[in-house]
Amino acid sequence: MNDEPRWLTAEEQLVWRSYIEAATLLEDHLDRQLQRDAGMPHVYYGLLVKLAESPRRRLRMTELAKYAKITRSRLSHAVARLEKNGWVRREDCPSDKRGQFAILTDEGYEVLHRTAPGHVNAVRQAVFDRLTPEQQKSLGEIMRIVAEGLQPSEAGADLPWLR
Amino acid sequence: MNDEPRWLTAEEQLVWRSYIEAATLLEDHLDRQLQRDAGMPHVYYGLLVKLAESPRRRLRMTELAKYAKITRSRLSHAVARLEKNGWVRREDCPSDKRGQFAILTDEGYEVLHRTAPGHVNAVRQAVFDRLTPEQQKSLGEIMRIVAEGLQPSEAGADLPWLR
DNA sequence: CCCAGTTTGTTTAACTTTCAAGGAACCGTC
DNA sequence: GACGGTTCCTTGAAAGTTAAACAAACTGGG
Repeated sequence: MNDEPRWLTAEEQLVWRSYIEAATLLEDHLDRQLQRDAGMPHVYYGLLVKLAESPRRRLRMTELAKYAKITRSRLSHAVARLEKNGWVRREDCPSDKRGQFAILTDEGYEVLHRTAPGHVNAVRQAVFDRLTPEQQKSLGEIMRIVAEGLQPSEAGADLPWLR
Repeated sequence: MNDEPRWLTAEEQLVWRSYIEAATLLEDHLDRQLQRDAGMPHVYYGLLVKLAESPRRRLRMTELAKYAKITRSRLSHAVARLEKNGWVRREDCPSDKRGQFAILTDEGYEVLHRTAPGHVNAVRQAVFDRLTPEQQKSLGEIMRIVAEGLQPSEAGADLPWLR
């Protein structure tokens, strides 16, 4: 046991600062882009995408929350809003009476269809067009590692002191 | 001119998904960690850090907003809250009567001093401890590029069609 | 069965962020 | 010296997020 904090080195600090800045600017940028062109924030857009990719364009609330990495509470509010927009509707789960499906409506699909090109373009412009293929690959690997480390996934993962 | 959307390739999609997931999970993780241990969200913590790093622990509001990559409006609310906590105080700028300094109080410095080790630790655990030195370097380069591309910085940068 | 414990999804209130608007001070020019 | 335009920062309302608490439905061991 060593309580002495291991501060970040100068290089690490620079890396971390770059990360925070880029992540902040990027999320802001995409939020504004989508708010303007699609009338919803980035997270909500992501929800529609997940639904569109799913069989029968539907997912159980908990599933959707898991895929989107958000809490069920947040999802509950979000779907309520999307429902009000007519882009998502709900349906009761027959096998589990607690359950709800969130279902992408045709109208929701339309919005996605209409706004996806602009969004992809924004992502390209901000990220992929600026990186070499090696950097893209590298970014993927790095973020995959970070994401895995933060998943409340595997058994025992939440009991790190046992490992 | 080509209106045909350039969709992301399968590989690019995977990279992008990893990025979104990691960024979401990471921000959530740090927000919770700081909310729990320091009683404020990550962005607010970042503001205190910027102030602590500044000469005389003070910055003009606009400067602080620029460094933290947030809008002045957002900063205005944030500082109001931090002020209420006694961690920041304001002072009028003598040379420009519109101006305000945000100043880190001793109490604010104390909070930072007390909570920084835990935060650094969280960052290490989530990011640096999982990456090789090469990956860390790579991440820094990549994020620096992305951040630069999104800065509302250079002249003409907001008129890309002229370049 | 039954009951304790879990899972599902929602709700409320507190908080944070965004958007649009605005007041006040500055700056340059006529 | 006053006018138009800009910059600095704040404000209030609307939208989004979080945390905690909750009801309802499921689950499994006794």
